[in-house]
Amino acid sequence: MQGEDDSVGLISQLYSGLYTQLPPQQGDQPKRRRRRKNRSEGSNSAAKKRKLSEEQVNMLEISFGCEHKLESERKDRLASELGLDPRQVAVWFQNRRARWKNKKLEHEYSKLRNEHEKVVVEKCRLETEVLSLKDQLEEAKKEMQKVVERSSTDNVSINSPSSSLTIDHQQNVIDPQILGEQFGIGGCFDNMFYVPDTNYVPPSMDWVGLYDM
DNA sequence: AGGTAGCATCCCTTACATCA
DNA sequence: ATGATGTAAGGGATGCTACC
Repeated sequence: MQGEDDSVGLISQLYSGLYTQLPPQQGDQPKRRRRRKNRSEGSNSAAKKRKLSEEQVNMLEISFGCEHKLESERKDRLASELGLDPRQVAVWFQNRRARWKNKKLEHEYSKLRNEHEKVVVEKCRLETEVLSLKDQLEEAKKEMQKVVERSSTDNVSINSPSSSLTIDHQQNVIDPQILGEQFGIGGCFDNMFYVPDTNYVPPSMDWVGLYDM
């Protein structure tokens, strides 16, 4: 790094000769040098990591809470107030930003997961409803078929007070309003109960078979 | 305009400290 | 003693700015 200050340069010197090469990566990507720990030099106190004191961390946290970015003046001021190297302050902010970003990602992930779970539950509910409606539809069709068969054998219109179905024998169509009352379905579905000669389902009703397994 | 040095930052990684 | 976790720090990549 070009911007290393003297102290970091000193620390780097402690690791001199300890670098290694990463395994070759795909493409023409330049190889990264990696430092490697040397046990004998690890005992060197100057090379050991020094944990920041609670007070230093508290001050840094307060500063981070005000502003995640760190301008030069603020960095120098914090460093002198806390008795740290400006480089240490910069590193602390960098690591703190990384931790903050991770927490944010975790939070967003958990929010999305909750929303997904809700959508899955709603999907199950709707699928159950569709199945139930399909059953009702099948029942209605069967009932209709029975009525049609009965009327064709009797060859009469059923216009009694108790059952006032009007059947057009030419087209096999029953008054939808009456059917709605008969089967508890609203009467606004014109031709919904049309009984075709074949089992043909028009393309516009493909959804009926959507959930067939 | 193009090259380059200096600097800051991001990202990934390593090494050390601490704790269960 | 040891593995997991947290964190300070190293190093490469990249973007920006000033200067030549």
